[in-house]
Amino acid sequence: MGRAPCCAKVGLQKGPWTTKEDALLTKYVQAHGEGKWKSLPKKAGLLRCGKSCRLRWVNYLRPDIKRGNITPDEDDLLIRLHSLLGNRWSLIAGRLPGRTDNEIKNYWNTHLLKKIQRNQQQTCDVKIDCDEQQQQQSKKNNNIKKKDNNNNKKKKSDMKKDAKNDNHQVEEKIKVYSPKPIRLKASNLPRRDSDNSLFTFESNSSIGSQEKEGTEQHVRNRTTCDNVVFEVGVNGENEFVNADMLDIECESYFDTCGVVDHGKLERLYDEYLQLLSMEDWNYEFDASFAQSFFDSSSDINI
DNA sequence: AATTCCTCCAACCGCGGAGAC
DNA sequence: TGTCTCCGCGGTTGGAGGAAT
Repeated sequence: MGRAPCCAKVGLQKGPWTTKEDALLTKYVQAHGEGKWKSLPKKAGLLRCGKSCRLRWVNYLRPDIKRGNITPDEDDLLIRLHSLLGNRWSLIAGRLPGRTDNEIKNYWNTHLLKKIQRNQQQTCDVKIDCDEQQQQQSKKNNNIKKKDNNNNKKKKSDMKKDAKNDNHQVEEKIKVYSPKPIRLKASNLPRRDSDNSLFTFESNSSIGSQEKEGTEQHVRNRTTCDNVVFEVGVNGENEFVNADMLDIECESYFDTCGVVDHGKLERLYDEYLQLLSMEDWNYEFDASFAQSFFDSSSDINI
């Protein structure tokens, strides 16, 4: 049996909100607070479904919303967070004060994605140029070969090797992660070790334990292959694109056998700490940033 | 000036998780 | 334990407005 719609659509208003509707919603929420969206429209005198009201409030009417003018710093942070979290817009928006997930999502899709694609295209163009140069070189070599086989000592395999190296240099220079959207599951995620405040990964049968000393935060892994932990960045067909503006690269947390790669998880955590320690940080994040990230995620229990 | 094309973003839709019963 | 409802999330759509022809 299919799920019933969230609200009876008959007779309900759709499309853009009028100023009158905005005023009614704002007045009601200010008086009664957020929540109870299902019953809100009726009580507020609105001919809208609860979902629509919630969306309007959360994305537009909320007083703390900062609209437009995304600063270069926010831009940079957004890219970095996206490189770590993928399309988890609400989580990303939670780290950008005053920004909504919808705005972040739109901004990403309309601006940053294009930026990345442009850079990716540039990378391709450079590669194509390289290929063309190689082809020309190859032709040249062939001609020389034809002229004087004895004098042409360079083997084809060597030429291929050279070409590969040339391409590799270009690819290494521009490398940005473009993750697939994923969801995290609560049952799969790390929980705080109450005894020593280290993060632990629950497991049925431990396959190992690692402690990273000498840093402010410690990560201890006790994870098994049957207790998958993190899926951030899982991307079997990783397309590495664009920009020197990113120095963080998110990778699959599974090895080729599908087993969790603890080293990569630790690197992810380190990257978070790295984000925290950025000198030109404009936001009021404290050292518990990573912690708060987990806390704020409804998907994650610590 | 008129038309077409393109961009942006507010709003909608469907899905999954959590909690109540 | 299973079902239902509510809430929140991410993907997608459609229309307004600007740019290009």
